[in-house]
Amino acid sequence: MPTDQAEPDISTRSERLADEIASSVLSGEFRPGLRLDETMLAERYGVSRTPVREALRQLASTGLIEIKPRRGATVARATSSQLEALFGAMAEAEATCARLAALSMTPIERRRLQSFHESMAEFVTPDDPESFASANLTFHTLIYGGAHNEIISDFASALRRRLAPFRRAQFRTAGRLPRSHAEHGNVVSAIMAGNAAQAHAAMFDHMSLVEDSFERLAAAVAAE
Amino acid sequence: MPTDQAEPDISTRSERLADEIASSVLSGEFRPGLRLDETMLAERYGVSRTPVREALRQLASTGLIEIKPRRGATVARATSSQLEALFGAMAEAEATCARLAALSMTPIERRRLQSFHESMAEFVTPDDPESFASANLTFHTLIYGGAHNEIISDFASALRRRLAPFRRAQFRTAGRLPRSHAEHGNVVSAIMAGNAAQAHAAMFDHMSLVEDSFERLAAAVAAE
DNA sequence: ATAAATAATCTTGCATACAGTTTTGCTGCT
DNA sequence: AGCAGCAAAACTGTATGCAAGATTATTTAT
Repeated sequence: MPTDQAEPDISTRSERLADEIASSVLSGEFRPGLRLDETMLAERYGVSRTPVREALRQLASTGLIEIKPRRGATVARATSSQLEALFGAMAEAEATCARLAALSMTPIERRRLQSFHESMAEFVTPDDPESFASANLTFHTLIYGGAHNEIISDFASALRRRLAPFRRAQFRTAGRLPRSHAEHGNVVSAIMAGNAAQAHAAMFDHMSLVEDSFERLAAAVAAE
Repeated sequence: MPTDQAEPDISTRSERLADEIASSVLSGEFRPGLRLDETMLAERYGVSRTPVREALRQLASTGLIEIKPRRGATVARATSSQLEALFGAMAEAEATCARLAALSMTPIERRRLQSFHESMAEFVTPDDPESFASANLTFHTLIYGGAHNEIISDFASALRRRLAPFRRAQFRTAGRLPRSHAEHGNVVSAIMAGNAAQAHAAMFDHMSLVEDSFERLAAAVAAE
């Protein structure tokens, strides 16, 4: 099991706060559009407003929240056209990572990717969306690493994270797991073969599926 | 009475500070590696440390400076492998923008791009690197816009900006302008023809030239 | 004299205080 | 009732103060 690479340093309160607030947003506790009052957050987490402000600024830079001058912070509420751009960007970034991975993964990385992909089969047959979703993140993270370009993989990773709130029920769609796993297989084959163009295309297709399945959910979300 | 300005709001001190500090970094006044002391900056700009801290956090999120907990901020000093990743990422992002532009530019946008490209010829024959560099930014910005995806184009734009300090003398290289203009021409042709793959490839080639010309400079910089 | 240990200084991280806007709630008028 | 205008409350932006970690200078031991 690939371990999470230890984050640099989360020694300061503002960094821990940023983590906690981000979790609350990603978990859905802080819904899009919610006003994030500095004083309220400060009381809630038992600190002063200063580290709260710094945490909010950092989160704003990731796009997870929005800050307007003198008007405070709110959880980012994406319009459908913004979501379209975000999903499009994620597809491009992921596809680019896959292409780079096909070109520059080491033999060891390739082997690990393939065996991890194969191990994911066990979450498909006895339908286990939770475990699959977790493993799915690892799968994509392996490809990020294989791209050997931290700038691009960070971008892709940030987009995946930012879109997480809009993808929650994604793997529960009927028949989703087998199809997703099969598409992963296409990506893996292309990467193993070192076929850059094919890896790009396969990943792009895969991400299009994600976008499609989001769009089906969009109506339900909009109806809230 | 507050006026209704359409301009982006830079009403707070921290935002103005971020702008000013960024300018100082991009202009080369604040060299890579320089320690950015909060108290010093506060005195220099006649404000307290609080807005300085917020400005620094914002700049850190763009990668222009680095902040280590309890250790302060420094102007980002990229290692050669980081620069390689940055240039690689910029090439990918620009190429992706070009591909998207080939697919989704409106006829008006295409016409404007072509005519602007043609107008750049006047800076090539009487060798005028300053004007060409300025027009070059506009040229690429037109393509960013044509991609019709603000997430990706912002990413490309941010990378271009972040790499600016390392590209200063770029257009002074002998014979650089004609070649650059010719490569722009390839990109424009592909976009006008709506040929996505070719637009991608042409832009990627063009950006490789940029990287090569940087690498020739790298040795000189390293020898300092 | 050099290196380790310790003290002094500097700088950041956080808390608190204050000022200026924005928002909210009221009052009186049409 | 509804709305304009004004007053109060709330919140953000900024300044300042203080404590802890980091850095530098100094002292001490070998």
